[in-house]
Amino acid sequence: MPELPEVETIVRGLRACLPGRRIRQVGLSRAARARILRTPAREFVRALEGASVADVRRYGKHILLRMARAGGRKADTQPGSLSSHFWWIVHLGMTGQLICEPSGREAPLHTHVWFELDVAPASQPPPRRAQNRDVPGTPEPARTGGNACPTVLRYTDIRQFGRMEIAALREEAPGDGSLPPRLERLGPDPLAISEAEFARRLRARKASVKALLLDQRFLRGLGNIYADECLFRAGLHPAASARRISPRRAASLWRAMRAVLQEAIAHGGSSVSDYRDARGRPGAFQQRHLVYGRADQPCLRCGARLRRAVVAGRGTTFCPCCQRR
DNA sequence: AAGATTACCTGAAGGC
DNA sequence: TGCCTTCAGGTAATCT
Repeated sequence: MPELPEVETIVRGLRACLPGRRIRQVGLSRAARARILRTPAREFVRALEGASVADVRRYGKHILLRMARAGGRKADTQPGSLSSHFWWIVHLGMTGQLICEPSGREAPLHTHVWFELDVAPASQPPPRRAQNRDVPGTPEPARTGGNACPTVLRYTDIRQFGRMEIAALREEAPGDGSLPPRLERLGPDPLAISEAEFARRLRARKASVKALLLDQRFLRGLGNIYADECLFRAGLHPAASARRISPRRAASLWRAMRAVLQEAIAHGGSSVSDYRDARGRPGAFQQRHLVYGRADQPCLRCGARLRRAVVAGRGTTFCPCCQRR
């Protein structure tokens, strides 16, 4: 499942191939129109076709693509339409994949949105030897380099829990203040929050610590895998009430969270079932999970049998010996 | 109002 | 062999 480390890995991959590219054509499945797109399909296609990617970044588990549209002048005159820059926002849900590859390969099953890409006009170098164009029979000089080959970006999603939308970007807004309100309501990034702020937010809540780690309004980016891994490494019982966690344990959880996420990013994320990076490759961190997916196996720290329980409505694996309330 | 529960999806796995 | 049920979980809507 794509959580923070998986989305970060995908974003880094997309950043290596997308900026400077222009979307020539957009294709949509029936399921994409019915469920995945949160922007009306006509509006979605009209915004993206002809637009080019300026920047790719991660926001929690969301992928934010800052899009640029040449000749924004026309759009500015149309009420309600997008200006020269706008957001294209992707959430991969449970099984979403965003894979960039040379066109020609057959689209996999459950491909719901696809984008034919070419090179944005602004990034094309002007022809050096213009006189060639005037010589009959001289072919256009082929553009060389990885950025020139025909490319397709495909969104595939077996369970169709992913979401995609277009949102306005107000360039005058400070910081990320231009994001849609739904995203503005999310909590801080787990890799950016300070230890003191994390402890303060924990103390203010009485829900189970596992429920909070999964709550995107508390912290943006953790999911079931990394919540379990963080709690084990911090020696915290998943059902422990957050407000009862000692300052020492809160500090330990903060450190565990940063260590696990950074280690997972370094290994390209966890491929439990469907996750693939922007080039279609699996991650390797699943081999280093200490608890997730290891129920009934011995704890790698103390040897006790790892238990499985439902906490905060989610399957939770923990060590009854190392993780006390 | 915070916390808990459920619906949305498809594929894999287990029972009979 | 094949049909049925259950489970997996991120988010949003609904309930207590």
